[in-house]
Amino acid sequence: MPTPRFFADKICPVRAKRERRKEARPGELLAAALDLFVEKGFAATRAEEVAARAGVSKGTLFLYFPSKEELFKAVVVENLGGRFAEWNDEFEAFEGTTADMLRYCMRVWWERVGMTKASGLTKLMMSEGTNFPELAEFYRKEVVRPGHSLLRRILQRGIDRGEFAPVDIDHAIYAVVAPMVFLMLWKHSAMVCVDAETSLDPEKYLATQAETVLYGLTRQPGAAA
Amino acid sequence: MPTPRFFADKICPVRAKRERRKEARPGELLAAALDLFVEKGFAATRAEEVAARAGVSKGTLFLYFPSKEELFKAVVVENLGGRFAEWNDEFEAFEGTTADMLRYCMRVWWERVGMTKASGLTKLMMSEGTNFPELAEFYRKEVVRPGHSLLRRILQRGIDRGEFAPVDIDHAIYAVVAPMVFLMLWKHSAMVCVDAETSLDPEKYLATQAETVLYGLTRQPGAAA
Amino acid sequence: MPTPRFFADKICPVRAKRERRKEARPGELLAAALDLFVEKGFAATRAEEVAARAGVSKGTLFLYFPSKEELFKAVVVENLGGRFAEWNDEFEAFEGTTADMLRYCMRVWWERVGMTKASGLTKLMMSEGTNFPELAEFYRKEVVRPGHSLLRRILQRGIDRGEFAPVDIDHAIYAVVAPMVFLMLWKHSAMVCVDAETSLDPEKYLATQAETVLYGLTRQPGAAA
Amino acid sequence: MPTPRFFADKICPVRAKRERRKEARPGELLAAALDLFVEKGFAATRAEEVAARAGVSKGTLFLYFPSKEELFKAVVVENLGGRFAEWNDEFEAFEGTTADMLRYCMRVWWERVGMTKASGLTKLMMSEGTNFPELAEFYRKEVVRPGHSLLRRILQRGIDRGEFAPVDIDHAIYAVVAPMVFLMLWKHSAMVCVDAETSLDPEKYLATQAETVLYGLTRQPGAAA
DNA sequence: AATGAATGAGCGTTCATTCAT
DNA sequence: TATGAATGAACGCTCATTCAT
Repeated sequence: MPTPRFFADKICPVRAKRERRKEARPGELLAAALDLFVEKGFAATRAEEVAARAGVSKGTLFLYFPSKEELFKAVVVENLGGRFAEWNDEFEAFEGTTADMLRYCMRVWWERVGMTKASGLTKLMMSEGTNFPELAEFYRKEVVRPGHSLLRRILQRGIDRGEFAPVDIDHAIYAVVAPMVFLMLWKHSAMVCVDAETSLDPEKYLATQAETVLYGLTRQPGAAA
Repeated sequence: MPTPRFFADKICPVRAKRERRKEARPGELLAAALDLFVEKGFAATRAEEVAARAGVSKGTLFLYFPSKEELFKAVVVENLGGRFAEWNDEFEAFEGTTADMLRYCMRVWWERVGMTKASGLTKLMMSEGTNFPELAEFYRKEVVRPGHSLLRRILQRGIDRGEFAPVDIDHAIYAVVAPMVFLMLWKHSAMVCVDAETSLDPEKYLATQAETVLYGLTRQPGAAA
Repeated sequence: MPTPRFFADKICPVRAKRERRKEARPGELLAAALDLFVEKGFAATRAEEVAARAGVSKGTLFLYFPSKEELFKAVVVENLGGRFAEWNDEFEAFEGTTADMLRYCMRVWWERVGMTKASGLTKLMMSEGTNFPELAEFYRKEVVRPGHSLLRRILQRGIDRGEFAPVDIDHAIYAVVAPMVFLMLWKHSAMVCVDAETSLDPEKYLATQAETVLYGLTRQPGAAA
Repeated sequence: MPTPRFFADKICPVRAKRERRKEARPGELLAAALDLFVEKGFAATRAEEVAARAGVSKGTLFLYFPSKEELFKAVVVENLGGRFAEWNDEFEAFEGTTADMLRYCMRVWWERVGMTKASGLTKLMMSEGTNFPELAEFYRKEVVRPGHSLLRRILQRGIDRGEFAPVDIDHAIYAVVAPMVFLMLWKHSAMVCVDAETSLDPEKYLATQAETVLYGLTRQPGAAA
């Protein structure tokens, strides 16, 4: 029996192609922009090149994003800023020890951000942030502060439960963030070390750093004396 | 025995004065360029601004350096590449243990490079290297390879003397370089961590990393089992 | 005898509704275009904005008018050029003195054109005519020449009837037109005089100017001596 | 006897040409800009065309004026705004009757502004002022307000001396300004009247209007009843 | 008939580099 | 040697117009 799909198959592909295109455009542009921003940096990426890589003309890019800066912000939200809601939920739902939570946190960060192109955005902000203050502020608001906030809540949970010593939380945040930042920079710097890839096992490195941090967090500050 | 310098000092005082001034110009330009390159990056630094900071006109800059790229290369040679001769000599003259040599090496690197503006050049190359392949290659030739070469000779000395285990030298080089690179990136990235300065004691960090590396180098590979 | 309209009204109510809507579209577009052209000028008015104000999409605008220039021409015909037929008929039907005809002419011009948005079109042509020669020529053909022609016939009637002295008609036309043009410019120029509106009573001004012109027309040229 | 000029003639022309050029550039650019702004309006005048008419390249224009808007402002100051100081001085120095002062004022205005290209700037502001609010405000501050201010002082002098009736000065200002504005618009509008030039004698028109205004100013307001 | 996504020529502005002085 | 006026290629962004649906 002929299903409606049979008929639809005849007509829809045409429309479907168009409509899918329309809805896919922003995504394609964001993907192309992510690629190029990570590859060349913000200033050196030309709007026309982003459009070309997404398979559209220069004008089309500005149909979806009013300026290159807004395009960049959208890339940041798409790949980093917009995902904290989900990550915060994971935090709320986590039921294990806080040490495990921190290990899990650093591991999935690597899988979802660190090893992906998205990590290039952080390196980009470190390189060009001073040249584009508005982007820097946006990045701080959308990524840095939520990230610090999440870590702060994790650490606070550990302290509240008596799992961690009552350390200086701000300082501890840096201890956690530092290896992540280092990995992002390392990964995107094929300059100093020709085979940066092979010379460092990121997951092992991260695991080691996690244990180091946890060692410092769990040790009773008074007990050392 | 009269050196050629004695003779030159006598008959060309006028010329000497002139040449000193003439020779001072490039130095002022190089200093201004270093400042600005480190502050804003290569692409974002305008030639005119370099000239202005050096107190000369835009044309004068191009009188001494035929292009912005050549200016950058000169900055690299002045601050990094040109100093390996001296560092190599220090290596040859060093008489202590190789472990001390490595400790010394990392410490003075921090004093002479890491904590100075020159470290910004490395971060710059990591950020913009892909956009300026010729500069990247130059940097590799003038800085990366000599640096690796020096470390390689140090490590080889340790192995040859039986102080170090016969490790994979390339891998060991990265183990030494990594913390240095990390410090340079950290220092020049005011983005993720608002107070990068206060959250990490570079010298302590470096000393710790040195001991970690040395621990791996001195441990008998077979003895671990 | 049944007219075609009778037939059409009966069997095509659906079509009629459709056609009325279809026929209403250009009118809405013309109204929106008039508003915006008068407000911002020809070049500064964006096609998309006209469409948006008429409640249709950009594409629809170009369905009815093949270009922005043609749209403008249609606006000119709708508001100025297409009305001369009626005005000429009024002239033919007028039965009073030619002086009264001229007074009437200037008064109703103010009511029907001068005080309406349509007067902005004249100001627009004065401002942008040199940038759009084809529009300028069109405006001359559709508005200026018919207007001058009508005035010429009025003046000729006065002379033929012995009501006016046999003046130089071209010169007299300018005498009549000048105050009208002045009022249009004045009305649409909020720049020099902040309260252009309140500082001049257009109808009184026009009446005065009419009398001045008529005084010149009726006075026997020889009698002045 | 050979004068120094003989020698100078050999060397200076080269330098002179250069230096004269440098100093002449802004003037040449302002002249070209005035021409084109008056001819085509602000928006329709392309920066490159201004440069070309001044005999320089596009980049050179921006060496002297940081933006097209600033170029326009400079044109306004050069041709209108910057001359009020001199005009104010003439007012202070004038020793005749205030009626003569007003007549003189309108006459020299025509010679120095009205009949020159500068009058096109006023027409331009009337046409495009709403599209460029910052330019409009600048023009108001630099031209409209000083102009009104000067007229206000003239009228006040007449009233203070008992030459004029104590009229509403704001209203009187418009009565004086209106014919000037009209002439500027008329002059730059070759649209409605093909031969605007020949159809109106500006000086005679202005003189007539001056007398009309003066008639209103000198008539005792109470005496009319 | 109506849509609106897509195009691409065009403009304002920047900046490394040149060269006459 | 030193200057700085001049250049022109390049980029971000706009908008009238087209066309597949």
